[in-house]
Amino acid sequence: MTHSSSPAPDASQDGPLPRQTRSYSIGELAKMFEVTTRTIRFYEQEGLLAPERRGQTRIYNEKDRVRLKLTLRGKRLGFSLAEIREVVMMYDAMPDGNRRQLRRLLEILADKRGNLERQQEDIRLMQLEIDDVERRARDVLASLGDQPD
Amino acid sequence: MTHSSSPAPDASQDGPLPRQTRSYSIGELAKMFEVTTRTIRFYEQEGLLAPERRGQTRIYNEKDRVRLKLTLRGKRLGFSLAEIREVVMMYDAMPDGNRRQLRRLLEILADKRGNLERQQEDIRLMQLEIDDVERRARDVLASLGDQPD
DNA sequence: GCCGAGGTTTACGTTAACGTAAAGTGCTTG
DNA sequence: CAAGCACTTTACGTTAACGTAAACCTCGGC
Repeated sequence: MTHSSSPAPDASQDGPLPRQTRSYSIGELAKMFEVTTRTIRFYEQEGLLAPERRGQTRIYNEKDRVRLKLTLRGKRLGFSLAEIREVVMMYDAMPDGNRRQLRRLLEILADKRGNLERQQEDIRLMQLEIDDVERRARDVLASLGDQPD
Repeated sequence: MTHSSSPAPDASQDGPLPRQTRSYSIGELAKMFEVTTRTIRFYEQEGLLAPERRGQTRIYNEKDRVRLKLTLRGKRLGFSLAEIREVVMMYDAMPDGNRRQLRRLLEILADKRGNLERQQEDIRLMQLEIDDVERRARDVLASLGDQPD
C-alpha cells in the first residue's frame, strides 16, 4: 500500500531527518483544501495564519498547512473563526505563557470539549431522526405499489 | 418529579389519551429554548414553522415545538436554515409524496448522514488535538515550578 | 520584449441570521 | 379607564465570512 513506485534514489538513511519542511504556494494550498485563495488570505487577515514572505509572495510551510487544516475542520464543525483563533493563538503563545494564560487556555479547552460532547449527542439524536424519517419514507414508497410514476 | 400540585381533577384514565396536545405562546417557546421571539418569527418566515393563529396571535402546538427543537439542534451542528428546511419540508410533504419526491428525500437523507459521519470524525480528531494541547499545557504549567505568578 | 500564469493590494458587494427600534393591537387588572 | 404586559407588523441595521472586480507586480518561456 505505502509502497511508492519511485526507485528510492538515495536510500542512505530514511530515519528522522531534519524534516525537509516542504513549502507551499497559496494556490497549492487552495487546491489541496478546495478553498479559494481569497479564503486563505482572509484567514491570515483574521490572525489564523502568518506565512513567511519571499518578497511580496506568501510562502507556507508545513505548520501553516496544518493550521489551515485545523481551521477548516473547525469550520466544518460550525465554529466561528474567532473561536478557532482563540485556541490556535493560545496554543502558539503557550511555550512562554505565564500561569494565568495557561489556566485560561485550559478553561477554553474544557469549554470546547464540552461543546464537542454536546455536538456528539446532537449528532446521535439527529441520526436517529434521520433513521426514522428514512424508515417512513421507505414504507410510503413501498405502499405506493410498484406501478405509479 | 412529574408530580404537579394540581389535585388531579379527573383521574378517570391516565392511559393513552387523545393527546391533549398542549399549546404554547411564542414567549413560552422563546424562554424554553433560550432564543428570542425574533428568532422564532424569523424561522417561520423562512418556512421552518407554521403555527396556527388565534386572531393575530401565533399558537404553537407540540409538533411546532418539536420542529423548533430540531431546527435549533441542526443549527448547533452548523447546518444552515436552508438545509434544515430542506429536510423538514420534505418530511411534511411525505405522506402524499410521489416516488420522485420520496427518492429525492432519500438522497438528501443519505447526504445528511454522510455529513454527520464526517462531523463525527472531525470531532474525534479535534478531541485528540485538544487532548494533546491540554497535555502540553499541563506540562508547561508543571515545569513552571510552584512559585511564579 | 512581450505574454500568460500566478501572485499581490485595495475596496466595494453579498448573503445568512438575526438585532433593534418604532408603532400599533388586545387583554386584564388595579 | 388607564396602565402594563404580551403580542403583532414593518423596516432598517449589523456581523461574519467570504465573493468579485480592478489594477498592479514578477517571472519563466518563446
